[in-house]
Amino acid sequence: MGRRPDLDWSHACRDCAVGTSAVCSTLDVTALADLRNQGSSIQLAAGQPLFHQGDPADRTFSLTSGVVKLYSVLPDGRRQVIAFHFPGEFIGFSPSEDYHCTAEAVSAATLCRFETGRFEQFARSSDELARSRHERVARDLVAAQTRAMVLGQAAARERLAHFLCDVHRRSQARPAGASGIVPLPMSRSDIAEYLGLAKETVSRELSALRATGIVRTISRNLLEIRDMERLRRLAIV
Amino acid sequence: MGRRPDLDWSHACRDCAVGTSAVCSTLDVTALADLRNQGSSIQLAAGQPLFHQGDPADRTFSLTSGVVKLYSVLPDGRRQVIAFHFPGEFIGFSPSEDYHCTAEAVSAATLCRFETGRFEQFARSSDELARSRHERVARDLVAAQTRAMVLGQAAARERLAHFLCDVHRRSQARPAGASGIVPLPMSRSDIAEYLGLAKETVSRELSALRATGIVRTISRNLLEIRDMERLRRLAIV
DNA sequence: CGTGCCGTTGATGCCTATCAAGGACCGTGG
DNA sequence: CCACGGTCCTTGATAGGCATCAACGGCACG
Repeated sequence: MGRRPDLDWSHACRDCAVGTSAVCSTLDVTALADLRNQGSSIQLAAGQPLFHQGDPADRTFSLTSGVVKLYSVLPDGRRQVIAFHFPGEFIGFSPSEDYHCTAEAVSAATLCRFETGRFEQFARSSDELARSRHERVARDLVAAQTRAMVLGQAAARERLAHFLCDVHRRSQARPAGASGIVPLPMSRSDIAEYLGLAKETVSRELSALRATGIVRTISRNLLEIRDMERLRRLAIV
Repeated sequence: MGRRPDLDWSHACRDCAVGTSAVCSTLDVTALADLRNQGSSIQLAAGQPLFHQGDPADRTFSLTSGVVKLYSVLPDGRRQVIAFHFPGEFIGFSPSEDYHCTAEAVSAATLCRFETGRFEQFARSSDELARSRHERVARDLVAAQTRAMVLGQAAARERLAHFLCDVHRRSQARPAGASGIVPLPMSRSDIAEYLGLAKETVSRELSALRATGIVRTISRNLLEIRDMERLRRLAIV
């Protein structure tokens, strides 16, 4: 899936793992070839940074595999994970000259890199790409606003339930299959900093979900949702 | 300011209060006339809704005066104010068919209304408008992500300090003058629901800020920042 | 001048952060 | 293969911040 047989066999996009769901999926074959030739591929090991808060925002990325986290750090060390990104998602929308947060690979990841200016230029010539990009920012915006709901109103258990449903949905998007298996490549601390909780609280609430039979812990980074019904009800949003 | 003398005197945009800062400010005169002829003006009284969660998202708006709040309500009644919007800002970015939240005037407001489809169509023909719009969504996205920081990491006093600085900056944007006067047309409950706090907590923290001489309360809806330095330090972000 | 909503202040309890210790897993090196 | 150290995760005890419940005060309205 995602394979584009009408592309030259040597073209990197031909076997793109997220071909059908990436920003560039709206482009026709020749446009894709053009765009892609301006980008290049990147591989990151777990823990490796993609860019830092304050760096000039001259690159944008399309994530093709792995998970990337965005976070900001306060002077006093408090840290907020802004977002986790999954394959097929776009990274690096920035209205200013600099990135306002740091991006770092949570698990080994591969990305398609574009020079921001060129991508911009390309967006001007391709209505499809411009529309696709706009749709993506707008979706990210809604997601960010949903997070305001979660962070502002939800209790610890509700936050965690919401998080699990969200990761399930977004990671399941491609592997398909309603298996209820959720990969959690990020650490408990990452989850805590994402949900505005202490890591101990995340651990405790996870244990509570396990105790009530809603989820099962397969390994440290793998979890099975056994009762999606009840989990969704907890998640509220 | 914002007046465009090269427009026909009868054109509504000629005296637009936010002419220089609105989305449409990038357009040249003829393009503006075209776009504007597709829109119409709206006046809302305080408390009046602009659209409801679930309504078809077939309208978008440019706020020219007053304050509008966006909020979502949970089945159990919990309410989260997603955002407050000030003059010059754009309302109604939606990646889906329906609005995902409700918009309501906080104070008497006037807006410029566009039919979404036409605006979309116009954005395709005008690179400037498309770029301007993209910049705005991206800015909204960053604002929403900053909110994650505030809601996830900040204590009650920090949240309130951040809120006051933000309102100061965004409302001051046009009236200009570094007067330190902040209009607060929204109720304490609105602020509480925006910051993820109880209204009593907002009241208490405001009193604390008053007690330390950082702010002065002019009236219920009007506040003066007496020590911006200390307030900013509290706000953290 | 009364009535009602909004805002303020006080008392209490709960939820979650924090501090602390023990346990599981992973990589490394013997 | 096993021993070992470090890191991550889990669980327990305690404290603190904020929500909640409750009552009062003030301003705007009719």
